[in-house]
Amino acid sequence: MRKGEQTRQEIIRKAAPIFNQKGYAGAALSDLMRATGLEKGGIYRHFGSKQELAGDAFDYAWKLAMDTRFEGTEQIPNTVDRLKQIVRNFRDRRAGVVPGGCPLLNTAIDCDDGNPQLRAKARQALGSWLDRLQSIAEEGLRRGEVRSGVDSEKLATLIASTLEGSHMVSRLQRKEEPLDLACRHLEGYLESEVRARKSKARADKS
Amino acid sequence: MRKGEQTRQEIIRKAAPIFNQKGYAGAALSDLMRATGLEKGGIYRHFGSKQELAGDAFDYAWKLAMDTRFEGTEQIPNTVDRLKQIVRNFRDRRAGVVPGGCPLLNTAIDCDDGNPQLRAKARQALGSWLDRLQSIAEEGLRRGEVRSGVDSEKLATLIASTLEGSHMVSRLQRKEEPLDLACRHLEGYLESEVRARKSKARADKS
DNA sequence: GCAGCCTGGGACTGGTCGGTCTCATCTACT
DNA sequence: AGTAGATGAGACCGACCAGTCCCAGGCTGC
Repeated sequence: MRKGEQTRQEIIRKAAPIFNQKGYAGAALSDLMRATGLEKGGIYRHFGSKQELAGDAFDYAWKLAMDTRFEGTEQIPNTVDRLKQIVRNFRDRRAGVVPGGCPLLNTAIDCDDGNPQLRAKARQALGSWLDRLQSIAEEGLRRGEVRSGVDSEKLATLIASTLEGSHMVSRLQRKEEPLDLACRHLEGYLESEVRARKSKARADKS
Repeated sequence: MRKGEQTRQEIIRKAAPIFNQKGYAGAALSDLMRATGLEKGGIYRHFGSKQELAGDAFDYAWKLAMDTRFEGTEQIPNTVDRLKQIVRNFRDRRAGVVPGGCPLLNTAIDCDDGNPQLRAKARQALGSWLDRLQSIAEEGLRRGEVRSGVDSEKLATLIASTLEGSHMVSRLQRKEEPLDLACRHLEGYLESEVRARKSKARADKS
């Protein structure tokens, strides 16, 4: 049972970029055969259907993306600084991640009409990302690092939306500026509208 | 030559939602045949290839989207108010537009890897949108309605990116909040960071 | 080190793909 | 009204699609 599982993982690893770049319909079994170096039977030995493989490939790609986006942020003490680093990670740490851009964005658009299974996975992936951002914001609220009155759920949604949108624009234009611009915008927003005002807080108690 | 052109337009009209919802690879000729009520030969009489039809369908869908997004904004005198209305239009006026979400977003993601012709069209569509937003901002700068120092190109990119990203999130979650949230965020940004400060300007000359 | 299961090859299936071609019919101009 | 060109139907094409199956050979637990 060891060799089989090993091959299975290898297929997922090789298939993920294909699905991420070409989409579900666009990724043909022949593409996956070429990428994995296996014949059709070798692939279908480990997966019940193309759907199942696509699902596993998405999970793999998304896990990689999430790990990269949160890499090195856990130990940042201040929660607002942590959010800023997550935003910067989105922009800067794209090496090593599955090629083809954000798997969430790709899968969401690809499956929005039709393919409900894969769509559910994308939805759940977005949920997990938002939850993680939101819980950081909530920690900040509890600790007084985030201004009271900030809605953590809305903040998470705004960050994710802005990053994904500018990511699309950057990829279409094949230049970094739009994504960089969105990052700076979010950083500015986090500083001016989210971070608790220390000096002001004392002055305000009048 | 009249009847033919009429049929051609009808094919484009019926094909646009199919391509917008299913993507290029996902939209089969058989889908287009069902939607148009024509046989294969009837379709290929008017288009040299599926590519050509997809291109024309995208142009049609994008024109419709642009018209809707700028509808009723031309006559708004103040340029910042005009930009705010464009943002609101993106959120509110989605009836009558080609089903399946933003054609630019769909096509950009669908064609990002492979299909360079369609990708070029998406790129050009984004350009036309950004140009239109940018020229409004520039008009605002000339008229002193937009704060000097605002970069009109960056502003246009930020607006488009934020709207597209939140649009994706809204569609994936099937709820209006993310898009509405992004709109409010942009409106707030336009008011606080873009609109020229009238009263402050006088105070500042000290 | 052997037996038996796990693994992967590759031929094969029925169906669908995008695209072509011919021909009957319909349209529109004279 | 006649006719020539425009139009659309639908059979047909080879390629390719996702998926199945069986068998040979390699791996693993005994």
